[in-house]
Amino acid sequence: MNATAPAFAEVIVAAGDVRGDQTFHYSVPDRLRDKLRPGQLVMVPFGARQLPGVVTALAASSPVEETRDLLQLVWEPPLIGARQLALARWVAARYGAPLRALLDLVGPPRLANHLHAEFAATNRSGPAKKLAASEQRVLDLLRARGVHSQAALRSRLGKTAATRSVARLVRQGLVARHVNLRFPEPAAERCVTALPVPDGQCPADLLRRAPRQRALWERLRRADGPMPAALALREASASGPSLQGLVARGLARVEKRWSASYIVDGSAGAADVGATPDAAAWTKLGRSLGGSTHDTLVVQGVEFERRTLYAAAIRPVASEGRQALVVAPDASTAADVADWLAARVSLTVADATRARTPAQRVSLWRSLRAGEIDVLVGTRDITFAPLTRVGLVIVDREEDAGHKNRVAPRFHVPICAKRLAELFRCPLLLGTETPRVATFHAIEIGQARLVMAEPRMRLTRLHDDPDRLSGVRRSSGDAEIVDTRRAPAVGRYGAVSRVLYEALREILAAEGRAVLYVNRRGMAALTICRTCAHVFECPRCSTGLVQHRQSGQIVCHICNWRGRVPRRCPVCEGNRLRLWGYGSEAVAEAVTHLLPRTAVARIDSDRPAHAMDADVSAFGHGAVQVLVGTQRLLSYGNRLRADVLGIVQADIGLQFPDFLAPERVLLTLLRLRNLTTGGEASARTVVQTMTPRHHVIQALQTNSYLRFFRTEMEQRRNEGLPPLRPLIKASFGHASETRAEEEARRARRELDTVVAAGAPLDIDVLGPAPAFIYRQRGQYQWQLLLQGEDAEKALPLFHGGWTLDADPLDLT
DNA sequence: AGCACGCCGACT
DNA sequence: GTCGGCGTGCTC
Repeated sequence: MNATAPAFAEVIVAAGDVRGDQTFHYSVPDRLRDKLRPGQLVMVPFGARQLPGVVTALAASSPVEETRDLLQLVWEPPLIGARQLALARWVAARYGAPLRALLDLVGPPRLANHLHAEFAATNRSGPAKKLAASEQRVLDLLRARGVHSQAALRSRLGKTAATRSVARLVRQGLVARHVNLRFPEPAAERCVTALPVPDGQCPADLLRRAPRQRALWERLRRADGPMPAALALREASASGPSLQGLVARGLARVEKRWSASYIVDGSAGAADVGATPDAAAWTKLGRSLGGSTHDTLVVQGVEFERRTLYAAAIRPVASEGRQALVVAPDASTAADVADWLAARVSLTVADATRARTPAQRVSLWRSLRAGEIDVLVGTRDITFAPLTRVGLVIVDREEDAGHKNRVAPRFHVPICAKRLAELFRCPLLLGTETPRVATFHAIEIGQARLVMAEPRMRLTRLHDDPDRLSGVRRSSGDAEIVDTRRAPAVGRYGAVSRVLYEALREILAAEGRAVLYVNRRGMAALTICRTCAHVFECPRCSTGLVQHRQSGQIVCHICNWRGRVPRRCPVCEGNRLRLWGYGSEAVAEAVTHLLPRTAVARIDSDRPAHAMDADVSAFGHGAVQVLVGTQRLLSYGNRLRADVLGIVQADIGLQFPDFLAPERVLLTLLRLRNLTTGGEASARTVVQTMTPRHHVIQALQTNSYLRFFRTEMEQRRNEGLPPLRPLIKASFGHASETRAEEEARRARRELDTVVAAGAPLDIDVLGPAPAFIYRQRGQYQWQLLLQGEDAEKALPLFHGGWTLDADPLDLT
């Protein structure tokens, strides 16, 4: 026996109910001393249970007095890599999440499903007390016939009897349990291969009258091998009958076989594969690649220029045998980026969003663990993917809210990706058109470098000339600001100003197109009784009900409660009801009446996706001239290109008592502006606002991000807000108003005593205060804000019923 | 999963 | 005062 071998192991136990980032310590039995390594999967005793766990560290001593023996090593090769383990612990501490939740992110998908137990009778004799009949049956069976799997026991003895009796026998030491890790073998699925056209015939002739079949056949030809049927049909916009038609004509063969659906086929090609990045940008970026520096580089530019730079940056990294990780804000962007990259780098590119079935996801995880993938593209979860040789981390559209996980752990990708890059000692690229305030601040204090990916001057400038800032010089690319408190409105609901109306008329006469943005769905924001001033409110939330004419309902935009549009006031029974404010329905109606010969389509989540998709296509070829929509517009990306952009009410959101609201509004509006105008100064932007002096509106007017940034930083500096100091939002909701408030106050007192007791900590606590929307889904919401470098140290104090949001993107 | 602990209402 | 039902926290 090796005398220096570690005697104790620190373990993350995979129990759902362990609070905080707590680990447990076990003594290592002699037989395992030489075999145990960090990252390995083990079984440990935990109360009365035997649970899987992951070894995080080995040591000669234990911080805990009494330790129990580790039961078993399940899997010899480390299941979790050292860097992923370090990342998991860091994230758990920062976001106040149980380590178990991080294990689910870094480990194989559905680990528990792949653990298979075997049972055997031990040679220990005679039970301490008399066994139950069912237990005796299990014991007799195991003694007579040897080892049984859990499944075998269940089929012989019935499900519940087997599980219960066996568990009891294991606890008494009469039966031993041994756990094996077995991943499912990838299952076969329907794959299609294109067959060549018989000699002397042309596919164009053969499939002249079947365009869907032809599109499908051409897609299959490009695949250069068997392709999953479902994927081929989706990409060719074809359906089952088209495939059957091809098979009947002898142009395709269907067979059952395994294919890794997440491997991206680069042969689909693209028109501008040869594009090279801007020379100055490339020089600046190139210095950070290939070494062991973990620089943060902010790549600013429009989509095409950013992606060109990504492809160029990946090539030298891959040639050194290292991997690239690309995180996109949503699945469709990820798929797009993956296709783009696969067509431009001759490397193995995987798109995690295409691994949809459990078997595909396990297969991708194993493939990554084995180091078989060069470039991994996906959404936020892949930050924790089991890559082994990361040489470059890219976060595309770093300002997008899609990078924030909406359930615990509420991690934020740009922050975790930075840590990941540090752990792998590789550069981090944050791609953006308009950076977050935190990102631009990092540039200013020298923690990140700015790389302008664009050769041409664009509308959104990060640096500006002082003449323009002082208003001395105006540029043709400036937005036109309309003060709706003074400017006359035309048409219904007072939603459209004369300036916007004239702009629309002018551009439509010239056969142009327009996009109008309204940041609220429905007809009217509030319904009020003119007689008694009763406001129609949600029965479960402290918020007004929004009228939706299309469905004839009044709807709560917090909890989606719905009721019939009222005719009378329930309090005074008067029938003089007034609608207050307007939403996308009202604006679409107003524009239709103002411009009767114009085709107007509404884009918001009240309409079915396929109908909107058709409308956006029609907009693309001119059959629809005006799109009126909410944030839902943004998901149509470049298809929004227009000659006029109208922001109908820019102020919505700015009045929230939330220091992050201005940034949120500006980033949304700038993105919309970039998408609709494509950065062309000839396109007009009309902004209707009640607060023309607000720094968000001013920034929008002159396209000066810098001025917005300076004002914003000044305000945040006064309050010690992010990015100057970390901030954590803790929320508590309860159906009882008093219970909610009492718990919030109790937590505050506990925080105060703990913070005062120990070594001096940099934590300031604000609150408790009722949330901006006090009642949500019948729950009264209270909030505490923790500020300071040590704020995360207080997170383990919160439990049961509290929601923690570190690095929040909103304070509502 | 199974046990200890503490809170609260019902009873002596 | 005391008993016990039940909800909550803990298990290295």
